[in-house]
Order: sequence, then structure tokens, then C-alpha cells
Amino acid sequence: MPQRSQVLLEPRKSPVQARSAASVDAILEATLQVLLSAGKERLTTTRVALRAGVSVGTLYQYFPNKSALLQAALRRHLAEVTDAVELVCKEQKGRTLRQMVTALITAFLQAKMRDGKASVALYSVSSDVDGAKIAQQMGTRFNKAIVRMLTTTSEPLTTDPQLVASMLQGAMVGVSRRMLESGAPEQELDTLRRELIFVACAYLDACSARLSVPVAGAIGDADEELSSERRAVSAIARSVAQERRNGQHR
Amino acid sequence: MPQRSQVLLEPRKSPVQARSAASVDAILEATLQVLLSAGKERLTTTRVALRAGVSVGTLYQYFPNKSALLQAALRRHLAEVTDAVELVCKEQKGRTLRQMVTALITAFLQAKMRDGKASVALYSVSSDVDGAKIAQQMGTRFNKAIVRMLTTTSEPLTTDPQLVASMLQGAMVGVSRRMLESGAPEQELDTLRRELIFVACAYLDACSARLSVPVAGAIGDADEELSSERRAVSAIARSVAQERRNGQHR
DNA sequence: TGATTAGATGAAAGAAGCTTCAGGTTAGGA
DNA sequence: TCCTAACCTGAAGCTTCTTTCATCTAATCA
Repeated sequence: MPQRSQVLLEPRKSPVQARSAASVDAILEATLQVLLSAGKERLTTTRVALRAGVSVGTLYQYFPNKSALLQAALRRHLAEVTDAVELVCKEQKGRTLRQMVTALITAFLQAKMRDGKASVALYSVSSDVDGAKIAQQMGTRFNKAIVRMLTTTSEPLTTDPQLVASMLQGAMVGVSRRMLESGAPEQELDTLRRELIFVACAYLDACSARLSVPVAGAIGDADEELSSERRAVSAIARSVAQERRNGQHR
Repeated sequence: MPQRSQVLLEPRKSPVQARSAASVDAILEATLQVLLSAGKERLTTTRVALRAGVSVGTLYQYFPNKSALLQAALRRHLAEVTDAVELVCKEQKGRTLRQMVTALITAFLQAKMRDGKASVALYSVSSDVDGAKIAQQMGTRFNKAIVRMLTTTSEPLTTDPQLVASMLQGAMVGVSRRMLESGAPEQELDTLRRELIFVACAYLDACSARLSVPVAGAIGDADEELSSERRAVSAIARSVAQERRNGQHR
């Protein structure tokens, strides 16, 4: 198995007639199915072709090698999730931070769970195949979308939006992955979703208050741990005042 | 390549004399080195043996197959991190929630970064090899340690500790993974660590206040998003009062 | 309808690495 | 010192999958 060093090559030949477009789609779909039913170990190009109702030769007409095939499948899946995220981020511009993260988290988890099994199956594939690179690309789009959204709020978000986005993204991806790999996703989903929103809200509340409070964390000898605690305290104090002003959101 | 369905088989033969124990260690060490220098694709049992200064035959005397070898290497690495976490969790019993998470996050990141490159390299391997199973085992130990720690606090943590632990763990693992795969871990490390602590503190503050506030989230028609927002608000309100009482922690 | 291009086929070549095993070497007790 | 068990060696067998390519069929257009 000559598995040579693969670059991210797209289809050798782009579909011109309708039937070939159908083939490409069937092959990609079959890839997922085989991954789910047979597992990564038993996924062979011949088997995928068989499942797709074509011959291996046809498969190799559109994908230069096995790696490219898996990449395409992975990219397709991740793109779905990322698209969903970008969409909500666009929709939520100008809203309150809480509305933003609530919508964001809900949309993310929904997209991710939409085909949760596929997600898990693809995790196992992403390590070959330069999956990290693809995941990172999506991660970047993800991140940028969040940042763009965050910067449209009228609330005083005094922390680097980039950093805030990293935290949110890390927590979301981390928790969802943990859930997916735990075997019983559906049951925990709603609990985890609510709690994740809660975490995000608590964090953002604290963020939008941080530096707004007079001096606090800037002065003094404080070791870093105390300093970070202080920041949180300030955050909370400030947040209450603001909450009172708003009354309600949405 | 007969890569047959592998169970988690440990060494075929346990080292009796000193030299063989040394061999096993050298082999495990070499596995990591080859993984780092050559990458997963080029990791062959022969190459590992060569690097370890033994012959393939010797390798197969202690590991029934390639898979078992990789499993052992992965397990060894994850155990280091988990051990570190269990240790801090034990040390921090009885302290304040903030002290707990500060120590926890610091220790976790330190252990994880201690050999960050190995972490990343092993990510790529964990998908073959039933790595998920191993990771999950460690995840469970991780989780239990946190829960045990959390339940020793005197502060009013009104949320299911299991759930809190899941959030903390998800966020920690998610953020650290994101960082490790970003390519430039060292630079972001400190910023992310501080912020992660900040997130955790904000969350815990909110948690320990949640239900302590009279009724709030229990009554009413509120759709779930508003409800979760309300909980956060309550949390914050309550937290301020408490902060004032304490003055300082640690 | 004939020519031309797109698309499909699948047997078989080739590769590459895992694993074995028959035979050598070393250590340590009697 | 001798013997036995532990340990080590590495060439070669074996398996399995990827990928090719010569050939065939279907669509499109003049």
C-alpha cells in the first residue's frame, strides 16, 4: 500500500456530465457509510467503490488516492458545522453577548449532533490524512466568525475578542467532543448544552466588567493567582450593576 | 499488513532480568522518538526496534503487535498527565473553589506541556489503537478526581459536581488541545492559562450562588434561553454578596 | 448516424510493513 | 565450570491493500 505523501489534492477530473457528479456524491456518501459500518480499519477503496455502486477505477478517476478521498469526506463534514456557526454569528450581530453565545452554542451543538456518529467516525480518520490541517482551517473560520460577531455588541467587552473567542471555542469543542465520545450523547446533550451556556454567560458577564471597575488588578504586588481572582471579583461587581440597568435581553 | 483486530494485550513476557526491563523501556521511549522524528506514517516496528537498539524480534517478545506497542506508549503518556491531576486534586482538598481550579488548571497545563510535542504526536496515533478507550479511561479518572476535590469545599456549590467537573474538564482539554495544535504553544500558554482560570472562576462563582438566591429560575414560563440567563444573573448577584463577606481567599 | 469525448470497468501488478521462527548469545545458579 | 532458561537476532514469508491502465460503454454534437 503505497500510501505516498499526500497533498490536499482535489478531484482529478471535475464532473461535467450529470452522472459523474452523482458518482462523486455517491462515493463521498459511501465513504461515510463504510466508515460507520466497517470502521476505519476495514475501509478500503474497493469497498467504498462497491458501496457507492461504482468500480474502483471510477473512484480513482475523481480522487487521486485514498487520502484525498478521506480528506474530502472530512472537509465536507466540518464545513457543515462551520457553515452553521458562521450563519448564526452573522444573524446574531448587534445582539447582547448572552444572546450571542446562547445562539452560538445551541447552533454549534445542533450541527455537531446532527450526525454525531459521523463526527466520531471522522475523528478517527482525521489523524491520517492531514486532518489536523483541515480541522485548523475550519477552526480559523470558526474563530473569525465569533470575533466578528463579538465586536458588534454594544456591551463593554473589555477583553481581547480573539481571546474570548478562543475560550468559547475551546470549551465548546472540548465539551462536545467529550460528550460524543462518551457513548451516550443524546441523554447528556441538553444538560451539557444548558450548562455550557451558563459557563459562557458567567464568563462574558465577568469579561464585560473586568476593566471597567476603577483600578483593581493593575496596582499592587499580587501574585498572578490573586490577580486573576481579583479580576473576577471586579467583573462580578460590575456585572450586577449592568444587569439591573437592562432588566431583560432579547 | 495483517494488522488484525487487536485487544489490549500487554507484554507477552514480563521482564525478569534487568536487561530485558531496560529493553522494554528503551522500546517505549524509542516509539515516542520515532513518532516525533518520523511521524506516524513512517513509524514501523523495525524502525522503532532499530532506534531502541534492539531487533524487531525483541520488540515482538514484549509486545504482541504494533498496536499494543502504541497503546502502551499512549497509556504511559496519558497516565503522566492524569497522575499529575490526581495529585493536585488531592492536595487541594478543603480549599476554596478558586484555589482548586487555579491549581488544577496550572498543574494540568504544565503536565500537558511538559512534553507537548509528544502529546500532539500521540493524538495522531490514538485513533488507531483503540486510543479512544484509553483516553476515556483516563478521562474518567480525571473526572472522579475533580469531583472528589470539589465535594470537599465548604463553599456552597449548588450544582451537581459531576456536571461542574465535566465543564471544567471539557474546557481545559479543549483549550489545551487547541493550543497544542496551533503550532505555537509556548507563546500563548500563559495568556490562555490565565484566561482559562478566569473562565473557571467566573463559572464557579456563578455556580456557588445559583440556587442560593430565593426563587428566581424556578418560577415562570421562561423559555429555556431566558431561564439560563436568569440563572446567571442570580448567580452573579449572589456572588457579590459573598465576595464581600470573604475579603480574601487562600 | 458517425465521430468524439466523458465516463466506467476490474484484473492484476506492486508495494510495504507486520510478524515469525530457527538459531545464536548471555546470565546466573548448581 | 557447566547447564538451563532467559534473551536476542534478522532474513524472509505472508498478507493485504492501493493504484494503474487497457478496454469497453454511454452521451453529445454535427
